[in-house]
Amino acid sequence: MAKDKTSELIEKRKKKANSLRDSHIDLFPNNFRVSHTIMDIRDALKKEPDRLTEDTPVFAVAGRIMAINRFGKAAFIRFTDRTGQFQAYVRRDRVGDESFGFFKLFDIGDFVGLKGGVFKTKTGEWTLLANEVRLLCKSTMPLPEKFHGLKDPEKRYRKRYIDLIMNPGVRDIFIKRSLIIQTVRRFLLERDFLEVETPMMQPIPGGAEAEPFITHHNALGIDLYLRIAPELYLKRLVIGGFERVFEVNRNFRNEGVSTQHNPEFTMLEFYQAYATYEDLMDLTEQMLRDVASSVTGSVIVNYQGSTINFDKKFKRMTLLSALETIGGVKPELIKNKEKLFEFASVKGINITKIARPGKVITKLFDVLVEPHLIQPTFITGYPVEVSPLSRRSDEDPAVTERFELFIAGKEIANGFSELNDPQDQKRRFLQQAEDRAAGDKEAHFMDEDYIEALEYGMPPTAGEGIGIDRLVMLLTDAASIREVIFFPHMKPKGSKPFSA
RNA sequence: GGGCCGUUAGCUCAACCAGGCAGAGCACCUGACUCUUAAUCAGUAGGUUGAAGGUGCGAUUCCGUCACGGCCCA
Repeated sequence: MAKDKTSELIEKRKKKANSLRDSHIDLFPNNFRVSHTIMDIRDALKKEPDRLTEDTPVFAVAGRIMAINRFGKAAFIRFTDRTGQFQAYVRRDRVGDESFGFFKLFDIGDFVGLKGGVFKTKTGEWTLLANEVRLLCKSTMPLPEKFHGLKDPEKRYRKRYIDLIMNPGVRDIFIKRSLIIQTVRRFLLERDFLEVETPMMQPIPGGAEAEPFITHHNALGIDLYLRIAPELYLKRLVIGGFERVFEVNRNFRNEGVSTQHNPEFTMLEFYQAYATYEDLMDLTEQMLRDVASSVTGSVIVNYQGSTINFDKKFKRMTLLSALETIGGVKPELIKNKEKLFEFASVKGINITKIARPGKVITKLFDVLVEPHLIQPTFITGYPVEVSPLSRRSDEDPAVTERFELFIAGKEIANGFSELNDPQDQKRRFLQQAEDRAAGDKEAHFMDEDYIEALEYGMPPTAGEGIGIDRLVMLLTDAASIREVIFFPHMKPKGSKPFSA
């Protein structure tokens, strides 16, 4: 909405701020010492309510005013700090005439410092009886309505701070997000994994099939890519002797946005030497069980109307058997390339010239099976063509020792025994390079330096990536990834986008 | 990229189908009020209806275009 004049509401709030300033009230002081949080007061009320009176002990507490009920010479205010919400009673005969006069100019949204004891109101609510009320920060922008809050999704995402002020549920989601990452970190640290950081800017973007963002380094005079995955660097660390490493950090993929995709997203990747993909499936089960119970208090989680059970042993099945039993695709069809491609076309899959059977089979799986995998399910037996970094199966060299984990119809994790044969790795990269030359923008780049690293020898290793945003969605019952990312990317609105 | 829906006061929403002075609640402002909690009572004020066009005597309403967003599909 283009508007050149400030609304009357804002003007009035600014006037109040000016009139306080004219009375020599500091609008932005920083000398109020907080002695207690709201939670501290509540704890004290729980533990020793008999010892608390309206005179002693005195709590010095601060927060943002969320509601004011004024009664002429007294007022109730509701205020919040990081630990919760509490009520204070401000009486003129208690705080003094001058202070009460200034208090009349306080608005919803202002920060206040309060000092006083506690008492119980007629309706039985514990309330802080203020001896002192001080302005800690004047707010000139009006907050949304207290009852309905802020609902407009566009404004919620663009101005997340208002969303956080008004909608406590949003705050809870992000607290849970933090707890999930902490729990994952603790889980891995307990198992002797080392947390590391590897380049976000890479000369060759590797480790995934995705289109990268490109940037330029002036001093080095080279283009760099924002990483699409940390994989090849983490494996270089395994080669260097760090047998167990993990990284929780951002990946960037230059793709569309949707309820399931944000151009930057958070991925956990971890690598364990002398382990197999089967070991990692076991580890993943334990990790998710641990995270689910730490964060939600239960191993049974409700997600968008489904009940997800993290307690039972996760199902395991191969890609082909899932296609047959869940997708209803007959094994004969998969063996016949022509019929397979025809069938895939009918199912709406875009068969390009470069399509390889393994790719088509995987796409068919995405369409026919993935949405039906509600309970945690490991799918194994991925074709070698779609798994250029995975070790081949000893039984069948056409498939790899790889799994993906699906929960609630979403891909949550992808792990495999790592390919550590440099010659085979080189052949796989060459095949990818062919696909890239044929127009597949998502095919892997050749990375000679990585091949050389493998030639020094990487111990047998298994590695895995877990999409943290999707895991957070699952555990917070969020339908859109935008609900679990503080500042999801959107097109700029109003002013013209910045350009250098 | 395609389909459907949305954009009206600071916020949440009406009015649009079937064109005729753009309304309400909360918030704000004035007054009353020292136990409220979506406080109450009385009064006042607040609008370039996302943008620029078209049709009409008249457009928030009908038409096409654009911008941004939501959901679904690719």
